[in-house]
Amino acid sequence: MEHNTIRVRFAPSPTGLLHIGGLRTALFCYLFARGQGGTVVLRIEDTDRSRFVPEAEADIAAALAWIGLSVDEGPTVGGPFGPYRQSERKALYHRHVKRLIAQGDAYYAFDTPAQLTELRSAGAAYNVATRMDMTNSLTLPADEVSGRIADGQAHTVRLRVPADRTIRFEDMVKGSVTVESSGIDDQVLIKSDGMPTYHLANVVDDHLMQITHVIRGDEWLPSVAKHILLYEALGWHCPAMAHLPLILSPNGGKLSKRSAQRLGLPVNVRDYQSAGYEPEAVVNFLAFLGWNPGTRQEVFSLAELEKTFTLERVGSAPARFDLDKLQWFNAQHLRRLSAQELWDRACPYLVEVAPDHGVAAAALVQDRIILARDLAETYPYLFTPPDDYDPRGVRRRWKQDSPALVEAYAERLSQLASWEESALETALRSLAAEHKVGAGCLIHPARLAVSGTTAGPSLFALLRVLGQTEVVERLHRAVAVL
RNA sequence: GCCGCGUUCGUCUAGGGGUCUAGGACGCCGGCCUUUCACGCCGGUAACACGGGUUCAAAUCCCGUACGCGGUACCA
Repeated sequence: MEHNTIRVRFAPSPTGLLHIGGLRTALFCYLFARGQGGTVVLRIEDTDRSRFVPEAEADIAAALAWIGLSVDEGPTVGGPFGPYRQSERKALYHRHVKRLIAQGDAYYAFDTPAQLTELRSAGAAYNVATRMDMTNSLTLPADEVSGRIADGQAHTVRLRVPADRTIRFEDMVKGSVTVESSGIDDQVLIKSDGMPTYHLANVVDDHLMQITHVIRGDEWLPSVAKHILLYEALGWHCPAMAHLPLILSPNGGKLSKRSAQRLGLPVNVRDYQSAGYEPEAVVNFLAFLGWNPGTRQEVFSLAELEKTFTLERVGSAPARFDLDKLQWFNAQHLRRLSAQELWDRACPYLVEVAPDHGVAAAALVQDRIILARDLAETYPYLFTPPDDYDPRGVRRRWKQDSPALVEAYAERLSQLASWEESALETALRSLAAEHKVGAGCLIHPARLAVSGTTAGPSLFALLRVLGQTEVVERLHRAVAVL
């Protein structure tokens, strides 16, 4: 693929399994980049040792692969701007921070957690108003600062945030945003364990990796001002920004693991996978949460989305999660599959070995199911004879004359030379006429006998798919049992 | 608390001064099709948060209020 200069990154934190909201961010990054012929970078933001989960990175990769998002550069594929894990880029951050300190835009701070707590409980913040009262390289003599560092005393590096700056920027989805620097604390840039904070690592990496568009969740919008201050101090250009509206739980609150569980919703991408949703449906559903093409089309493949997606059409209000809609999308995408593909996807849910009429069975119920697993779970009789017969159905449909009629039909069918739907129907209707009863007196008991239920696909299509031997056997058995 | 962002049917949304008696989709309800149940088709239900401006004209622009979400960490 021909790549132009557009470079976008998806930068998750490996603190747990990839969340559905994180996947949506990844999707929008991907769609924007692919639509522009740009490059997709995966960067692992593992600067928080305390929350680091070793399996998380593999889960992220698996989730992206599952829904079909390819990555051009990243920790496993490599690329010219690596390494792609922030924990492996420590030296880079320190190099740039040294410059900031030398320029007077950042300073060492030696305050203890207790001091900081005291500061906050006094209702104050670490900023212009208070920094000269704290223990830092702004207030300590130079030789004491170097002494403390040489002694290995715990310290952080903080950004010296200017007192009265109005920071204005244009967000591609939110529009114009204004923030006063007076409301921003002197941000920690390097933590006492030597790791960079998100803000520093993010700015340094986005610049070094030549990221042109920062596309991420709305929760970062207030941080942009801090980042702009950093870009300015470092003398770098700020990439274009696009902050995506958050996905809310169906009742409007935050879509947290707990709230989702309470509502019976999957949260992690792998939960969607194991619940049986198709990747195409998840993609389509996620794309329509906060974005729409402005046309009547609703069902999109990933490739179609790549062509159609624009950031301009991303809305700015948070969107609630709607499971009904996901299910509808799932049903729609199932119908776009060939019968063979549908059968392949349903196979994992079948306990029995794949029968040779599997594809025909899939075609039979393709437009009736919501999940591929429904093929196995709501139509088990397509593959195994019914264990029992719906009692309500028996009461309603299995009449006095049913055994004789069904037996006669079985007899007729065993004699049949052609196993075409029309032949099956003709046989039934003529038999009914001979017995001077309506066709329904035979159709309903026959369905019950063959499937154990009163609902399902057209009887004759069902019989055709099941095959002569099986059908005759099931009819006989029902007559014997009922 | 302070700061930022947001607010059109229950939900996702179209619309960005007159074409809006506000359109589509999901859901829900009804009908048709089908001697079953779905699908499909047809129809129905239901919204511009509130209050002030600006304007000949406001869902659309401005201000305020309410509500929601986010941020305010040596988490990202």
